[in-house]
Amino acid sequence: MPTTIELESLLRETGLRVTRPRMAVLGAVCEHPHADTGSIIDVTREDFGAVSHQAVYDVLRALTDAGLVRQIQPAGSVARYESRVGDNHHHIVCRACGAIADVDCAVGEAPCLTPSGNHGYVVDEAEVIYRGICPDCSTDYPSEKNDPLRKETSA
Amino acid sequence: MPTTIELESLLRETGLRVTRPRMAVLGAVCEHPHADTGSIIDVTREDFGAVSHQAVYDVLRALTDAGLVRQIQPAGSVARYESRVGDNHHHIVCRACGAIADVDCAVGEAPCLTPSGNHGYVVDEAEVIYRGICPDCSTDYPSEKNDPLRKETSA
DNA sequence: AGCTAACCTTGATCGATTCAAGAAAGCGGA
DNA sequence: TCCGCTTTCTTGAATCGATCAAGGTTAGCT
Repeated sequence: MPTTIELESLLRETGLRVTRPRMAVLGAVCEHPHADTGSIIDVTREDFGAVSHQAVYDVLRALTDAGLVRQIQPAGSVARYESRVGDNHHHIVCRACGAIADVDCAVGEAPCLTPSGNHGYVVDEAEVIYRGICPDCSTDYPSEKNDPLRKETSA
Repeated sequence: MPTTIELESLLRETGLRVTRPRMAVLGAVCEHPHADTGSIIDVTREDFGAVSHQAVYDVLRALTDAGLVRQIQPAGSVARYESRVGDNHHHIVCRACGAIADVDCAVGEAPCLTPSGNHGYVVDEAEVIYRGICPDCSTDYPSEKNDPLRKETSA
């Protein structure tokens, strides 16, 4: 969890004004990776007092535009935010409880995969979302499925 | 575009009743890959007359559950549907106009990638979404970015 | 200290989807 | 062919996540 000084520096260095809602939201995102907007609103209000929902939406947009925060949205989910940026990491989502964990990208920058046929597109990103069952939701899972020899290299 | 007989067979073989809305929606999805729900409602009504919005939502859910149709939802998009199922293919999305194209999966079944660290999850799917600019939105795009030697194998 | 543009507050609105109650119909069995 | 029943459809209401909008507040620059 970054200090107040660190949060202020992050904001100033990207040309953003230092305001109480911005400090609050950035802190909340740092402390709660992959949180959705409703959770960020709640946490922000618990930790820093009254903040309008519009401010949270605006701040998240500003932080994302500035590259301080990354927005993700796995299929079936609302928008979520994380402060881990710049390494093109992927995510793994639990089908049962919705838990999300980070997965390092083997390449470290986008795009990390090349489509087998790109239809003439200029590809600049390959987003990989792994899905499965997390340890907490799995009482007994077949280990054969984790056999690396049956699958290709990681994204 | 499948014939009426083929659509009926698809429904019967998966234990679904053959109803007019179901025939209509399945036909619409076959004819308009990656269409969103609103488009499917419009097309269904144009081609087959009055159908309630609730029926379309219910039919799409039933067809997806039955495996006849696949739901996708790239980040920033609403739910979309396609009839191409069973081959774990991926998608490429244009950042400018939102166009979506299919990308063959090099493996052909899920999961086609192994996460570099899986946090104890049992992974059963790796969804890959490529993003970039489609030919129609790109007036001149740098060919270097398509250099296959600088990127890893396709998903 | 003053000014200004950016930011925040408050409330309204919208689009996508789900919920809910009752009517309609597909299908199996007689 | 007819009947009954469960599934499906219709219609309208509700919810949720996010955006729009007008006006007040304030961070930062001069």
